[in-house]
Amino acid sequence: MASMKDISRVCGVSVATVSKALNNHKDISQETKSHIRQVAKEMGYYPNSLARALKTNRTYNIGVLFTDEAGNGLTHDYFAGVLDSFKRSVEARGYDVTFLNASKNRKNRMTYLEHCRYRGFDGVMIANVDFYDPEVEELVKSNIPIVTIDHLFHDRAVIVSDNVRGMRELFTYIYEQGHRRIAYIHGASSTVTKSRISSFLKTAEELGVTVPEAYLRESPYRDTKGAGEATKELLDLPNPPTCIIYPDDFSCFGGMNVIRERGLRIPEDISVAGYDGIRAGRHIEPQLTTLRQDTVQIGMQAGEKLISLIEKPRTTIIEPVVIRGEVYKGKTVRSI
Amino acid sequence: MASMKDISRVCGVSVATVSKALNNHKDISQETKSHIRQVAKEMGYYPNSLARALKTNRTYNIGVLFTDEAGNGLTHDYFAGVLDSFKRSVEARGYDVTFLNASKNRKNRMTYLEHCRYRGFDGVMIANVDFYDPEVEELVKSNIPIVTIDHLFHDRAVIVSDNVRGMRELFTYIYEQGHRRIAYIHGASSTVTKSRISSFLKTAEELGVTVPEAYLRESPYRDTKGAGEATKELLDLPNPPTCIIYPDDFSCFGGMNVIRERGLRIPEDISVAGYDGIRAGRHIEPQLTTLRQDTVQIGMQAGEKLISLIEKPRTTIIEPVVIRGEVYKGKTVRSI
DNA sequence: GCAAATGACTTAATCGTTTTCGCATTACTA
DNA sequence: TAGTAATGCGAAAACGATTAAGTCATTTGC
Repeated sequence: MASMKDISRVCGVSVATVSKALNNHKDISQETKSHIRQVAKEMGYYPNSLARALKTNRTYNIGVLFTDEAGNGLTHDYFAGVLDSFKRSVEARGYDVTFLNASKNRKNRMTYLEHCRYRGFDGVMIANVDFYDPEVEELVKSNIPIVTIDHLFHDRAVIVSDNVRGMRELFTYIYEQGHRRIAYIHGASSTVTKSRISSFLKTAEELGVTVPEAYLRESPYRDTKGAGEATKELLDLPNPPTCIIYPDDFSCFGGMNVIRERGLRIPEDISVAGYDGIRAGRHIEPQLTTLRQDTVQIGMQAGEKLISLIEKPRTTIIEPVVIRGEVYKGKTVRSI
Repeated sequence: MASMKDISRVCGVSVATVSKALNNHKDISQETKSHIRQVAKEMGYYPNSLARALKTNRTYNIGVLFTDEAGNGLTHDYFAGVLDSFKRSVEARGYDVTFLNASKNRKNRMTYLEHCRYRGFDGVMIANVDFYDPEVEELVKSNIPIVTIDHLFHDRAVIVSDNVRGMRELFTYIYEQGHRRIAYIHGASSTVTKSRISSFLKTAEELGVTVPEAYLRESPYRDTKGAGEATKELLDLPNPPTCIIYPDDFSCFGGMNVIRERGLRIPEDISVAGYDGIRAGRHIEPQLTTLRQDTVQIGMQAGEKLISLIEKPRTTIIEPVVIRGEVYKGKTVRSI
């Protein structure tokens, strides 16, 4: 690779001049600039990001922390969607995306924060991690620009899917279809789960729907087996629900299978609804009713916010950005 | 961040000694080594990857080229699975993964090769791109260690899903269920597609099954609409197939919906099979019969091969690594 | 007993940039 | 016409590491 030194030699100027010409400093004549640029182009010159970063402390590289407790990793539809959109967003602005190494069981591994310093990330996006992990907290307390997805830290930027509104709208839609016995299998405890549960209960109250304690069940996210078990318990109740809301679409699949095994039809005998709006849900029979989260918006806004935080920290407003989802009216909720 | 200079000051030795001590050179006394290491640890020292890379020409960073013509990006199940596994594999060996910026319509963007030089990637993994793109070819012709997925370049390492065997086994399974009128909606032209078509035809021939020209249809990968159209055409044939194989599971979903719209039942009236083995297929009703590609193995082997190529180029064998898939026997293929 | 080898460091160059400061020229002002 | 200001460029330090070569005292070999 041609370096500035090579260019300087060819142009008969100093390396400093080359640097300034390429970076458009004002103390280089237009003539010299064009000449140097011309030669640089001919020689196929591109800056060495390492050297530049070493000097400027700017890598134009963004770290993504994206562990995956459940082993889903990148195959997690919701987060894959967010990440994909995020990536497009920052790449369009000249940044690259690097994963923060998440393999915790390596000898001599660094903490997340150390890793960030090691690579010199300009900023970090955090999604789908255990937000109570001390290492995550250490990272969040550092001075590195950070944006998180779906979890609010003090004084940090966050993009959240509007779970409160989402659950309200989903519940209301189901209510409007005539359902009054609505169960909710919620995911394991997390900020997201809490929002949804609160919203579920509050909406029920507002609409005058009573929710028996037994209608609330817990099952981990994306766990078809667990959701199936919980579904069984709900079906076995003396007064079973007419509609079950699941933590996510995959869980809903799990529930649907159990329901069918019992010889019940969906939605004639019982209605179900998922959450997320994964692609497969739109193509199966019956089409899944779900709350479709806007992964494109979430990822894009996260990218924009983070870059804003990096490039103009003083004027960037730190306030949660809430992204609205949309009820996807499939065929799994029956009107009664 | 503490630098070597800081450590050298504290320890009262030169920076060179610190470097050598930490890198375990033999010309530093055991005593000094332990002391320096101790202090380094206390000060929370970690090397600056940029500075080190600048000097050593090793970044311990791997580029991933992963464009996505169809806009699926990371939400493409098969490739997301491969990438996830690849990531784990290389991370376990101390490498990080960075995306090669794929947004082609940016002003002043670099070519893939330039980008690799710019970031100094030690190696590159290429998957899911237009392999005939001149930029990709330029990259492949460079001296950077490269491993590709599912597409063989001359003298380059590749990990391929065994499409020939996969299609043979899928076809054979369907044949064994009694089917003799088997149609195949294949994806758009590519190495993968070609392998599958050849294998499909060859297996048919070997088993004495005649495949009318009309039983072969093309529809882009993961295009439910297109697959639906092709399905209609097949159903409208005077002598329609008893089983349809699709380019992938999503396409199969698309076909299934068209079949149902016609009032036909799956698999009682007509059988279908997908390809890939996405998670959703296992949870829907009826469970999808498909060829499940081993994304975990593919990603892992790709990681190992690439690192081998980087760390011991002389002894690494460049020969396609073929990863076998497995027929997932769901319920969409009926025995007749 | 003296040269050579060894051990344990240090010096200094280097990787490819950026950037501050300084030094000539040239142009402008009074 | 002398003094000041602006213009255009170069020298050199710095970023944080690695490493070849050099230094100096102590051991070893014969």
